[in-house]
Amino acid sequence: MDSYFLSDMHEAFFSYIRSKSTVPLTDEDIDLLKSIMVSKKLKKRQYLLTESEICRQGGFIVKGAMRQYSVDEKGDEHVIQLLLEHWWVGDRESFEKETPSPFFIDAWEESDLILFTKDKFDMMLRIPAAAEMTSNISTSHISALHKRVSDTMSLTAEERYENLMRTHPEFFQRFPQHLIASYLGITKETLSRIRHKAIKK
Amino acid sequence: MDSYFLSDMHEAFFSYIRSKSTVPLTDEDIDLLKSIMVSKKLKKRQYLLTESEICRQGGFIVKGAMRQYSVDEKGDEHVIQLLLEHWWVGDRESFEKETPSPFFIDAWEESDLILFTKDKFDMMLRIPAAAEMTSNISTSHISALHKRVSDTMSLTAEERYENLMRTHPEFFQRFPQHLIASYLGITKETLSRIRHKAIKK
DNA sequence: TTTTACTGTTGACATTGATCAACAGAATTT
DNA sequence: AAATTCTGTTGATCAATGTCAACAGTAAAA
Repeated sequence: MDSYFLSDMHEAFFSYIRSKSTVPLTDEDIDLLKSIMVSKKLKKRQYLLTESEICRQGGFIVKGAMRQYSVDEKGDEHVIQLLLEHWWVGDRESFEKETPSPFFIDAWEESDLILFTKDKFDMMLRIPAAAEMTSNISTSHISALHKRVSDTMSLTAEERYENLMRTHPEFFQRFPQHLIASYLGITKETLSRIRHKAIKK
Repeated sequence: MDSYFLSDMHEAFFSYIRSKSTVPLTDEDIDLLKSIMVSKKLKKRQYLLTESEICRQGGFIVKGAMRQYSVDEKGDEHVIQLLLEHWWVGDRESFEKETPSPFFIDAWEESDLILFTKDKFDMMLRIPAAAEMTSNISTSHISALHKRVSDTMSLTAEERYENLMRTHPEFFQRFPQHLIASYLGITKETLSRIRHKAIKK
């Protein structure tokens, strides 16, 4: 399917909330959500956020593939996150504190998003199911980051590659190797060699 | 000061909450807090949490120094976090989801803590100032972890050392070098050599 | 259609940081 | 006081990964 109808996008988001909380969504909740949800389509390479900008919009990816990266003083890009459908996208610190972000976020494939400004997001948090979802997401996010920190420090490039193949094989279908290499913290040449070795096995 | 009186510990925690939120603490809030706060002193090397255990207590460090680490299959320890006074300690995922933790957490110096069980913590969250504090802490924690991931991947050991010297010089007073090395994701020998070079400069 | 950008591969070589081993002073335990 | 553990240092060597360069196929743009 190439693109979503608005109603499908809404429905996708509602089921996501339901899947991430134990509290049901009431009809009033759904009405409130419908009134504050804004959908947006990003073309390939279109930016959701650029460095030094304040992240005014945070959102949910209904469909598509995106990346979040930073650029260091030497001009090298470092991929912080690769994002697919049903992930949240945005720089949370910049969004909440309204401070300039150090990140770029752009669409790698054409993407359908549901976006919230901070005001709208805060309105959403009054819905118990959404509040529970948000807290659960923070918890998982923090523990995923802890795991990533400890993996990056204690595993070899090859072990990290094998981890990623196990946990996110879909990345290899959706993103080119040089982005995945950067996400893994290695060069594209090293990733190419690791894959070569892995195929032989 | 070697140890805190209960009232000092309470006061330290109240000022912390005030510093992390815009909503004031009412007298009723303070009464509620006093009724649910439990203080505990840990001796050096005493564990707050061990691997495969569920983290039943999360807490605030009033005074002391602690570390959180994991042990891999080879038996090597990997320091995930070094913690000093006014930090939160605990494995958030294990605490919230009541699942076994992969981490050990112990006191490196004798430490005074204020601890909450999950029930008590949820009661505390009904206080608006505490809820705001918690959300702010999550946000900062996530962005600090993002930064650590990207630093670990893109900086050399020496640059990471210099970063740490800039951001947490106190670690070098409170923890031995082999723990700091592990926290930086390098061996103690490499850290020793980096410091040697740095002194010459 | 031609040209240019993007993606992935391979080789040669350089560098970073790990590993292993020995050692020494300080702190802690017996 | 003696023994043991903890902490930090240094040297020699090695393995993992980065860097630089060349190349090729494919996709995208002109």
